[in-house]
Amino acid sequence: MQSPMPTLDPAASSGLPLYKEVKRQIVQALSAAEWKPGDMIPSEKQLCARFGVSIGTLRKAIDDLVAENILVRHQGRGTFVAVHHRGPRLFRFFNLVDGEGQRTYPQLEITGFSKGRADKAVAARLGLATGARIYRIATVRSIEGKPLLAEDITLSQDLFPGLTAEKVHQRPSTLYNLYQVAYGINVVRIEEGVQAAIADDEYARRLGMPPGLPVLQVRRVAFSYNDQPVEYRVSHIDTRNHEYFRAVS
Amino acid sequence: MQSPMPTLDPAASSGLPLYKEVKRQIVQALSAAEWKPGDMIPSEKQLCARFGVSIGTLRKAIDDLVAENILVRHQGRGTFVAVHHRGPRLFRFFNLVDGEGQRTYPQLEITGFSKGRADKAVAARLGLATGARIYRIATVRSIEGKPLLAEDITLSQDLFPGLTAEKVHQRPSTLYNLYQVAYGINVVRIEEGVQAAIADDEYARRLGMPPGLPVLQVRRVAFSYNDQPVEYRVSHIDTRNHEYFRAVS
DNA sequence: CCCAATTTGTTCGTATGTATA
DNA sequence: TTATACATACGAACAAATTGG
Repeated sequence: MQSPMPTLDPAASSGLPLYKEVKRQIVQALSAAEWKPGDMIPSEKQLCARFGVSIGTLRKAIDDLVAENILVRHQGRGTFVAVHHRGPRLFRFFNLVDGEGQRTYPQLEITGFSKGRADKAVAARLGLATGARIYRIATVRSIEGKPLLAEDITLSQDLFPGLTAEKVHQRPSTLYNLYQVAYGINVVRIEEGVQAAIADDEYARRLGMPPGLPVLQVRRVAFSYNDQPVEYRVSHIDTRNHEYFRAVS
Repeated sequence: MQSPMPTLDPAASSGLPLYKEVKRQIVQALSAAEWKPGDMIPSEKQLCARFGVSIGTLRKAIDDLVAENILVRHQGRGTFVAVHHRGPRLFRFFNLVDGEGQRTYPQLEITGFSKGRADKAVAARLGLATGARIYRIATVRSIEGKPLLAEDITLSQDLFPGLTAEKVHQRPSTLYNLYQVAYGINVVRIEEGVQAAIADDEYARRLGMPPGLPVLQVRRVAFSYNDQPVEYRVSHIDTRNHEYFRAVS
């Protein structure tokens, strides 16, 4: 159970400041699933011993990871790997707000699953070679039975080997949760571009709205640790009764 | 030039941790325009003396304010008040689809200025009473001569006394810069809701596009220090050649 | 061009307080 | 109550970047 790694060598290691090297090694441990989302990581004292650094240096590394929403600290309890997409956090990346500013939580329905190959645009977004094997998943999210959002998701078959329509349908929780528990892939960050579009016949059908109405078109890339892209998702959103929200500082 | 204030009293002041009390006082000094955006604030040593705290406590306070994008530190130079929304920063989240092109800032044209009273919705967004006196400013932003974005801005007359069409037209820099230099109001944070809409005749005209095409409709509230709302802005954006961008972690 | 002063960045720790189990 | 864990506050010593003489 104990790591044989004794201490870090500040000079030889990488030229990075010690605390950044500690950060790097913690993120590496997270990538290797040594600790999973929700787990408590070792105490500061133990980590100091493991990395051979002072408490101040370790705390600086942890501070950064907390600021990046990768770890969470609780006084008196310990430090934990951040859990994304649970409960109200489910829509941390998808803040739909109704007219009264209340946050709402759509239901997810899987409407399609197939295998294929990445075209040039998708490959670029996911960091794959053109023609790489991919999955395509189509979904519809609804609120109170009313379709609101149609998604077309692309995943690399290499990153998610053996994924099937059954697994997607029978997932116990969210898709991101499936990525985590079945493949150890944690989504910690996204980037999106937003445009306005007209609902064509297909999206109008999927969204249960008349064709020709305006919809939001969101292209999203989801990233895991170390900025690795893991999912590409194009969403079409009916914003007649909800709006997309964000805060920026 | 010297502040007569000697030290903080950790017990008597507020029950807050010392470093948060230091933060509060720094933000207060910023609100009072003791230091303006772009200014260098006193060195750590001087601030330690001013607040009567240790270097570690002061640095923790500064760390927080840097993380909140309120201050910026430069090794060897000093610590500075962050400058928001200057040049391309205003469009930090507005990417050109065809690549960089960051060199062509959107040009701002003022197309309307009037006085009026806040309706219920606007009053709520700006924290005003319904019927409070307000200004309305209409603008169009263009890139390379092509209109891209039409804005309708609402400001409180109380917050911006004596604002005139002349001052708005003859501003030396951006609108946010005008808020800062003429009224000491610094925009440090925004919240936005995004919806899709159809360009009606008015917006089609202002955007130089055929009516009936989809546009993004963005409702933005801009905040100063201490979460005070200072501006409400509704934008209509032609996204045929550009997309709205954001990153979330 | 180099040097010295200034300023922040990094690393090291100690002592004490607060929250939790 | 006790032990553990993180939070706060203190400060020393040296490194790195910048500026001005």
